[in-house]
Amino acid sequence: MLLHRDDPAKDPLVGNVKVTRQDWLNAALSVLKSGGVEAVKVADLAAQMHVSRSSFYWYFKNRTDVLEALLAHWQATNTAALVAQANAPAATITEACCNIFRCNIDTRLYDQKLDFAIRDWARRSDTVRAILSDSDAQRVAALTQMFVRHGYAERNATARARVIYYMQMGYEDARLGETLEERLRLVPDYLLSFTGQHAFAEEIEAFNTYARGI
Amino acid sequence: MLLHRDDPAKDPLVGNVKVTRQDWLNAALSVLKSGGVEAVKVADLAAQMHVSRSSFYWYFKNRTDVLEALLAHWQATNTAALVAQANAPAATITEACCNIFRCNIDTRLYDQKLDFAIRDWARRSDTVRAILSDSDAQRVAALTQMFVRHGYAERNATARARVIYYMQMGYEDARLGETLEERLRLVPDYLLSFTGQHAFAEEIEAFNTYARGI
DNA sequence: AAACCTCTGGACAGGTCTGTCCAGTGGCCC
DNA sequence: GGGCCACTGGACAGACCTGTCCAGAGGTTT
Repeated sequence: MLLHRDDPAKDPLVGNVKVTRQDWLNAALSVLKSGGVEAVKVADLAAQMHVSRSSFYWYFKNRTDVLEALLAHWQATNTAALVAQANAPAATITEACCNIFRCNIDTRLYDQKLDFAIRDWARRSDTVRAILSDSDAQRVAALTQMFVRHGYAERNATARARVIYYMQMGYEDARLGETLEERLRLVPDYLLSFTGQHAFAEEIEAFNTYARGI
Repeated sequence: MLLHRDDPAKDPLVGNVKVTRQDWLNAALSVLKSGGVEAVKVADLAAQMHVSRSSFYWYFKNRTDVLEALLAHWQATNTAALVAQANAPAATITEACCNIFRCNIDTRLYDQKLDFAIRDWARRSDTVRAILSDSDAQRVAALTQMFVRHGYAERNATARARVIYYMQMGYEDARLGETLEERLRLVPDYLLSFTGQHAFAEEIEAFNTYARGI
């Protein structure tokens, strides 16, 4: 966690200022991702940044306030990213699925850890659950359309969209701790299951190259 | 939550006894399933049973003690149940998968809610995570063998075992709120994706009958 | 009926976290 | 250079939870 005051690229802070609102947001986001909502504690964030809790209450109304900001941040980024990958041009359905897989291995494209933190939060909050269900529906709809574009019947496309989406979800949740190569080895088999088609060797190769290049 | 003292089928309690150790376990289990580990609070359980917290500390060393008992209960039941379904006799791979599906719709067979609660707990405890990973591995191994028995190559069987296992996991986690009929409608498509084979109409019919009979 | 044994109630101390209050602190502006 | 303004430190009250202590409340045993 690089604070504003420690970042030479940023404007120096003036007056008695030690941390910015953005510093609090970054710290809270980081804790949310690593330890879940319950772990986002004003006292802990303050200690981590070596600043008193008063500073927090200057920038935010209360703890709920910062959590809402994090939720808004998630809403504005992750679903859009996944939908973009689903809509990316692809010659075959297997290539299209590889575009989706990119989200699962490339943190620049899609913040998987944040997604899990939100999902975790949704288990204890009905309002968050409602927002998440909404996002899930949008994502599955985009995936369904992806299969439809490649000639799958509507009902079958729905089933396949769910299989690919929910499988990746459960898979990440299990934290298998595989190496990248172990994971890549099974990609052709996953593709066969998800699409019912064998992928072209070039598609697999292209995906492997992309994956190894991160 | 039926307490021992309120259950006419059970022996009446003697002396100054109001609740049993089992009552505390049941109450804790129920809260664990509905609200997660963090929600298992001695004070709340006591209030719910209209008894003081001292009773709890008579039966248990401390809060950790009861949580360990719940974890042991889960270990002794759920994995065995899923493995049994994976090993159940089946003429075809699609029928075998239907046997697995039974776990997801029949609470008598397999306590899905408890499984999720444990999974949730594992996100905040490394020791629980280790135990869960171990169980997951056993389950996926049983599913892999199920595919191998029906003629799938080892590597492909592994991929398919993971797809069916993790997909069901993510699916339940999303809490779609579908009706049983909506869910059953997609079963043939899920089976096709999971196995690469079309299921026989009789198999689907048999599964539907079972599902509607719960 | 007295001693005993199992379990319970209520009081207490201690830890953790939240949110509020207010006196400062240090740069900026008139 | 005096007032202003944005932000911070430290103290405080209060909510909530855990675990301990001990006097008792009922039955059971002798």
